[in-house]
Amino acid sequence: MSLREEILEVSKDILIKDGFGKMSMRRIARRADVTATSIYLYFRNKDDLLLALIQESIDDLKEALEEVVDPSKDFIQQLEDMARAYIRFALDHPREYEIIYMVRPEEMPKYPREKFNEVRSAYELLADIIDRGKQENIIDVDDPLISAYTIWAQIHGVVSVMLNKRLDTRVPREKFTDQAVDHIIKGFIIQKTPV
Amino acid sequence: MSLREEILEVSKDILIKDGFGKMSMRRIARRADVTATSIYLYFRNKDDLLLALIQESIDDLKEALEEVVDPSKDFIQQLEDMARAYIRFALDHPREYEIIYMVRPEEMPKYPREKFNEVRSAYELLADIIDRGKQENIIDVDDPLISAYTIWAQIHGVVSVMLNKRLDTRVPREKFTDQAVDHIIKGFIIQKTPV
DNA sequence: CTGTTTACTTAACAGTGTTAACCTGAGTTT
DNA sequence: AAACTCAGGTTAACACTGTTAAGTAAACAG
Repeated sequence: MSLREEILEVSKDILIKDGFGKMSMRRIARRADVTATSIYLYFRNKDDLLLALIQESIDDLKEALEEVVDPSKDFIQQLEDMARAYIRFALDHPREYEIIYMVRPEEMPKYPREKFNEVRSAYELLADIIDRGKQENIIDVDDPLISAYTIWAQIHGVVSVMLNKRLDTRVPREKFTDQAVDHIIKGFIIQKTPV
Repeated sequence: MSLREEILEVSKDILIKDGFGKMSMRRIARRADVTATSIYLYFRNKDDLLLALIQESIDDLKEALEEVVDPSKDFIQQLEDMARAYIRFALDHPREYEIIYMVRPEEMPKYPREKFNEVRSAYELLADIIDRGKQENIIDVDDPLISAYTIWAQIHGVVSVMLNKRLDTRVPREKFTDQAVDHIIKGFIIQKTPV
């Protein structure tokens, strides 16, 4: 394994186990059995390293979503499967999910805005499904792009509230996600299709 | 103005204008014309100071929401007004909104979990409205608590996506929020009321 | 044997949160 | 008036942080 890979692995491990606050260049280096400056041979700076980690997490999320894509299935079922897969990934890999949204573009002005929009690659799967529903005349949305974003944003909100431990302890997670997914899909379906 | 207030004001100003990364104890102190250690006379540590700022922001958000509460209005209109007020506050005061969700409880283990759940005070307004709708038999939800959380989470997601600049540039903000609010409310209404 | 490149290290800079110890002036007690 | 207390600051220091400039040792090329 190359040092670059080693650094990525160690960083991820620290980030997941100990949180972002503990992920310092020197700590990473110590665990990878090198000096902190060596990291700069493979990453321009800490932000660059963080960006590489974000990219890895996005790929993992994307992979988890692709697993549930199944064109043979009912359209609405597809939507629900994807929503649930998204939520499950976030809850199973909270730290990994968080780093995707942790860094705000304005705090990393050196880096191309593009990089941040790559979360799209995950949302595009959603857009595809919606587009298929439109093609097959199952639903009638006027803009699949906006619809996909809307649904994605709502799911992200549901996930985010749980991850940030902002959910009332009296509210059971399962019931909450069930209802949320139900709300989101119904809100989307009702919009243009006559009931 | 007491030094404590001065510190809070300066901190908030730095946080809003220059971002969290620039909000250091020494910088705050320099601007308040004291030494960094003086801050520790009024706040146990930086997290404590941050918590005070979060509290202020929550109060501001709450205030903005209370302004639109109007029991004389139509139930659905109330829901929409509140959703829009929430989104407007977040977009008008992005940094202030962000700090509410910036700090995760697990990264501040010294502090009572309670403090973080105080975002509830904002969401409770929503729960009240839903409860009113239930009392007046306009809607039939089985758990207003969960419903309120669901709606709030969805709105937070919509806001969060925009603030994190994760929205596709082709998607106009206004159209996005319009559709999102529409989705959210319809998804909620449809659930139990016959159409 | 020399020159160059690769992969790393050492030393240092300027900054961070935080603590312990100290000072200074105002108010209170004796 | 002299002594004491104490709030409201200060200075100095510790152990850390990201990052850079310069140096080094080994591998390889001609």
